[in-house]
Amino acid sequence: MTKERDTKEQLLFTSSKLFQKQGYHATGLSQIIKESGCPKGSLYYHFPNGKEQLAVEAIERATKMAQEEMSKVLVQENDALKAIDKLLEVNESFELDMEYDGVPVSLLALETSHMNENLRLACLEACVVLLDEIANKLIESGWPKQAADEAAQFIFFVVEGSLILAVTSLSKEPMKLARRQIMEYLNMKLKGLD
Amino acid sequence: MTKERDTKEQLLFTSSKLFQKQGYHATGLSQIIKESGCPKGSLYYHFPNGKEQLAVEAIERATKMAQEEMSKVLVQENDALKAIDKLLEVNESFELDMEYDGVPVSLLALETSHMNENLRLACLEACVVLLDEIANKLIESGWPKQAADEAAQFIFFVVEGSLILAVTSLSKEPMKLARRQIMEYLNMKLKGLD
DNA sequence: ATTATTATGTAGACCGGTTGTTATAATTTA
DNA sequence: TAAATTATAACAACCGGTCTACATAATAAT
Repeated sequence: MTKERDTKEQLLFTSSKLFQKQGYHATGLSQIIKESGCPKGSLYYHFPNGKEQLAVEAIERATKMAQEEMSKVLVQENDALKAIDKLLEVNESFELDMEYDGVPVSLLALETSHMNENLRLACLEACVVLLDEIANKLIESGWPKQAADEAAQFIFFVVEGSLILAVTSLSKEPMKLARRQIMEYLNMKLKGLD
Repeated sequence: MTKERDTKEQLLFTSSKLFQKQGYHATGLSQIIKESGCPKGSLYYHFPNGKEQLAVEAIERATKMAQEEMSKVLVQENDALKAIDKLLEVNESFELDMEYDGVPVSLLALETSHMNENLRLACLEACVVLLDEIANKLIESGWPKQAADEAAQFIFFVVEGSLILAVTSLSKEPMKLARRQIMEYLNMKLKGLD
């Protein structure tokens, strides 16, 4: 019904995809207009603060989506480590061209955090949410809070870092290696907890 | 003497810094002109293929610089793990505003690898060179080639990943944590080698 | 040796195209 | 009818790239 919701949602969907794939500066409003099918007038009606506001809300939307996706996977396995391995397996299945509506804020974070505080904060919130999702799963499994937080950050580091090499080498091998190494590390940590 | 060398070098120095800090798309030729003090005519004389060529050569220059810097640190310690720890310590000392002439190709890699093959290859070469620098140090210490390669990639993952969170949170804590975790992992691997 | 010629860089105005943004008119919806 | 939304047109600012003019230096010709 309410067309405005569709328009705004379509705008956010398209923006979210393009910003994640191409970055903030490489993505023009004209491209968003064209690919979303929405007119320019609507863009500035729904996002009167222009590109920045659009990007912030696109990041927020992507964060929510990613959180739900992660949560869905994490509840499937009771054991935290198995659940995380499952998460990494799903992560591997993403295509390298990043034609999906998903996780990585790396590019946007690196691009914008030194030049736009609002965008930086949106990216930070995204990181925090995803880190918490993992940390909480570990805490539920009995990990102490600090160990869980650090492990979550570790996973974030390796996943995002491997993505860089994967994209650069056009290969998924780095992501596979990353998965093995993460599980190796977590199992080591788990042993040390008792 | 030969002014031309100074001009080209100045252009590459400035470009290298700006591209690494701001990324490819956010860095305009006009900014490079202004900050380098070189006129546009000189830019297109030394880099007839324009922005792309300038970026490629800037990455190559930065790669060489980073390799030399790494090599300098790595030879100071005989033990590979101690040397790597030293490297991570130096890495921590970098300022977050990235006002240095250094390592990270992450931003450029994420930005360009899906849209420009020449830039992607330059970034890939940068990664390979830095990975090799570390892997070779491990091999010299007796690590098997594959284990050394994988360990080098691991270090790359964690370092680059932690940089993302560091920049986003405006804190060096992620880098410190990353260092601890890397050393922890490497020591574990070392034990498993015998 | 002196002049002419070519090469090498420097310097910056200028181009068409695109950027993000704004203003206003037309249209739809309630 | 009134409000909400869409649709254009136009905006200044900037983009990367091209162009010509100019200075200097090396080389060739006489």
